[in-house]
Amino acid sequence: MVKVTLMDGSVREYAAGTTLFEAAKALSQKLGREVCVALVDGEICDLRMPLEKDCAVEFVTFDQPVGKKAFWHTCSHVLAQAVKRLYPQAKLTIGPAIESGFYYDIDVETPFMQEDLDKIETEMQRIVKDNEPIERFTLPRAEALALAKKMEEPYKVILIEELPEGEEISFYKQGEFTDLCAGPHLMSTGALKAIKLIQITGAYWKGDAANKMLQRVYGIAFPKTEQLDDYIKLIEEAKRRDHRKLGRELDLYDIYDEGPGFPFFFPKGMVLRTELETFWRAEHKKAGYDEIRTPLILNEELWHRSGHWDKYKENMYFTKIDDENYALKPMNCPGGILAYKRHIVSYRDLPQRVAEMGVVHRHELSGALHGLMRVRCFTQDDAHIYMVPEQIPAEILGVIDLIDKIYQVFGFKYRVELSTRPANFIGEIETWNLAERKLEDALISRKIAYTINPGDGAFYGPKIDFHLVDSIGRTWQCGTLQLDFQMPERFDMVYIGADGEKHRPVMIHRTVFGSMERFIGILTEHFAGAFPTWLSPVQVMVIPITDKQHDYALSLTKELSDAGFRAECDARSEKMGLKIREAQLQKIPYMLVIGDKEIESGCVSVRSRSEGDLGAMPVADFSAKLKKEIASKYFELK
RNA sequence: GCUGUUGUAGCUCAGUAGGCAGAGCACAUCCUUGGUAAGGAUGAGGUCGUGCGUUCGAAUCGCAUCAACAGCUCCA
Repeated sequence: MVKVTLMDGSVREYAAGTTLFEAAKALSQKLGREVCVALVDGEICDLRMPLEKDCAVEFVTFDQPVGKKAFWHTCSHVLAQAVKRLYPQAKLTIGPAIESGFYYDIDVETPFMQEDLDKIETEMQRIVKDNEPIERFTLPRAEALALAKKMEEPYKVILIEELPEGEEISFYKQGEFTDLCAGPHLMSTGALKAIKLIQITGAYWKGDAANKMLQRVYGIAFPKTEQLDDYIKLIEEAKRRDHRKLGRELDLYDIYDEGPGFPFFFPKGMVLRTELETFWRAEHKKAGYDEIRTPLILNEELWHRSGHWDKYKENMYFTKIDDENYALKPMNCPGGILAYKRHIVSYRDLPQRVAEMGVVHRHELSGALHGLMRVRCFTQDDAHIYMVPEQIPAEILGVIDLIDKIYQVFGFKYRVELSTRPANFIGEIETWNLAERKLEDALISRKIAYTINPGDGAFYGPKIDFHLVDSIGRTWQCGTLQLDFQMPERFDMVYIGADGEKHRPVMIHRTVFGSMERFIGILTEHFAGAFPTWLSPVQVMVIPITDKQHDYALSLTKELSDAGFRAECDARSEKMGLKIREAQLQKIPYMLVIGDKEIESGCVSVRSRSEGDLGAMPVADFSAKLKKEIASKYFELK
């Protein structure tokens, strides 16, 4: 007998060899939901695994991330099976479950069209209907290779060859279809009730642009059709939040054919930018930063010295002035370093925290451009911190804390990645290891959950990246913190120590917003255009009911503007209903309706975006309310 | 940059057996002065992304090019 401890702490006994599925079945009434896979002593297992020794078991349903993965991974196999039935010549590569849904990369002669997708989907539904049981079996490496060769799946052969020697290799089989796979999977294909193939795109084999481009079919699936309908609704809702759409509708910003990747900001968009900058300056002043500004164009020779010529030339724009070669800066650091070197610096002056709203130009690949999120000219809220080595830990923590504090003002959740030494690094490996350790120590001491992104550091140093999430779940790197021992070396930066000798400082490159453009894009989607009052381009719309109240409304608007609020008056000869509708669509926080009643009483009828109709109140009370609201979101941090 | 899709009025989109370019919103003028999400009438606005080609004739077919969208790659 085997003793099994369940999640609720209860212990049950089963005959050795009983499968997890049989155990789950016995418990199914208690669980009340269909089980996808199980966690046995923390390891994800198929339900077909037999119980062999005492263990702790947690049955996982589709509602849990692990359950979703197993469910969707089974979908990948069904997709592959359907493709092989319809296109026997197709060669399979890999097909994992992803954040939401699944895909399979397939090598086919002619790219799939929408009609192919429909056909594949129909075939998948047939496989689901047949409710094929899924079997797992393992083979020694040599036999696994022979099987893959027999199946004429060259990519699978490569995948098996890359697996470590000596281990048994697992396969999963459903009906006539067998695939190399580590699992876990569902017991059978029947549970995949609602499947939808979303789209078809190209993707490189092994993610390398030098390799062959494969066809990637994306799909999503749920145990119930209602869940699929909800998912589709969610995606449509998210598209309504797209910052490119809202940027036009709210008259904030746009990008035209005449300047791909070079955004225009209109007056209302500039209000956002300016407010963000004002906030940013206030926070940086408190955190002990000074601010500088360095040139957009600098001599090409500087970029040779910095290493950008060697490592970053492809992304740079060049120009010629009086027969001399110049470059538009893709980064702010070399300019900042020149500013550092204008004095002999004493250790007493360190750390120096020097911020710069730096406008940079980068020649991004045309296919990478994406609204404000990925552009070719952007303003980094950059800063460089120069310090003596002993100051590294405290300065890293200072930056992490500042970023956290600022993100919290907007209510952002974020993900943290530690990006390590890339292939094209400069400097010594030991220095890199030291820098990576310093960054990791800081994350650990702040108990911040992070993932490691190997090889993704800047060419001059490892970095901590802060990722924010857009409306459809894509994440964008915004804040970054890079620890750099290389640039100080290259630029022969020094400070004079207590011993009177020259020493090498260390530097941190960092941003909080990342870029004003990307941050504004994220912000637009995060708030769906309904920015908090302190950021709203128009905070108050004054709406006179008829032309008779225009003069009064205009003077009230001026009064509010003079008090420092962004107030506008809709003095068109339109019906009030229309003015309210439009103010609502523009997501303006407050509407003040002015009719004869209001003029007589000296009150305003207030309609709030978030609180609805607030009724009549004296103008002074409204001003006080607005002032308090703006202050609570922003100035409380001072 | 790669794969696929798309490009018609400021915006959202109709418009093929190739035969005189359409709608709604927005805009202008006039009427309407209305109490919490669209009052009415009239009008103006486009060489159909660009170029070349096929054709008696091209928004429509072909080629090239530019841009956008989705994904890959890359990145703040």
